Amino acid sequence: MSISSRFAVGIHILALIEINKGGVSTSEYLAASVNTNPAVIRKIMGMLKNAGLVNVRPGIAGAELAKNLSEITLLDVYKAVNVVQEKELFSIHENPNPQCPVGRNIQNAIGPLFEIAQTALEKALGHVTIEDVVKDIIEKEKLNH
Amino acid sequence: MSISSRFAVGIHILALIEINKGGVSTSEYLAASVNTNPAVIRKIMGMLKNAGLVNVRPGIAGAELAKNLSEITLLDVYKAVNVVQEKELFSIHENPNPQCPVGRNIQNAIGPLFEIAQTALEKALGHVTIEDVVKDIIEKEKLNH
DNA sequence: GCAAGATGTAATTAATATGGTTACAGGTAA
DNA sequence: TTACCTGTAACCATATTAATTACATCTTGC
Ligand code: FES
Ligand code: FES
Repeated sequence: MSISSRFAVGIHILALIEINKGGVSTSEYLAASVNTNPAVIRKIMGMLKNAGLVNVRPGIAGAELAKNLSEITLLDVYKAVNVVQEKELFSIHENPNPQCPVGRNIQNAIGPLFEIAQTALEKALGHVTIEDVVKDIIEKEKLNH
Repeated sequence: MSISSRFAVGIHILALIEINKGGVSTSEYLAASVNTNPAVIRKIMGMLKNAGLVNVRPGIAGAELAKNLSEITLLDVYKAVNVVQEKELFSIHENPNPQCPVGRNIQNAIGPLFEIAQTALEKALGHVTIEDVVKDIIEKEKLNH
């Protein structure tokens, strides 16, 4: 199964807050761009807030970035929105038969290999920043004018 | 969400067929080691068969590896059991607002970045073979005697 | 103070995926 | 023909997702 679109939406939100920095980015405004419900945005925004990526306050309209654009990587967003738990990108079937030589060792044999693969994935995400994404969007936008 | 344990079970099956190569690996036998239902094994086995990794025939008991141990990578298994579709490890929310500069460009901006990360993951899986797993299991087994 | 409007958050729902289970059709061999 | 196996479909309980609704809480303008 695919990794939740919360991740993509999280990136979307951050990029839009930046591009809309002249205006006020309310959950309703962001929801209109993402094309979803404001409550979905607020939920994801809460996660981004907990991770220290945005500043939002109850009652006060609008969200702001809490860090410099170039200091927010896709990995930060990925971790913030909790789409994949630590060491749990791949699930391993539980309760293999302890009486079978494979059953009693497979988890320990596979686990580290899965971790290496997951780390490779996350490392790749760590090399890209929201700034890269925003620049790319602006670039694409220019080409269509 | 995690990637289906079909992947881990697929690895388990292949490793066990090898280690049990003296005996006959029926779906019932394999199911007992994995601790699941034989029908589940047969379903996964069908996928491994389609991918040319094992030989199984209706009516004939037992499965055999169709390739050399060292020629089967975890990536082969991963692709065989269909746990992740091509370019779809990460899902991107559909129907972003085309009237928003971010909405109309985000998919094209994010897509390639997600692909790079997915490729990094799969590359890591391609570096490990079932032979490595089997050797590791045998090694671990020795240590406990 | 109070009304308007925003965020925070919980509960509900429909759609979808997973893994297990049962059942049975069809193939193989003794 | 019998016994046993694989192949496959149907069904179910469970879990997750994303959307939706509702409402408590907070802030500001008046
Ligand atoms: S990615 Fe969805 S509106 Fe931007
Ligand atoms: S029995 Fe499950 S991994 Fe081996």
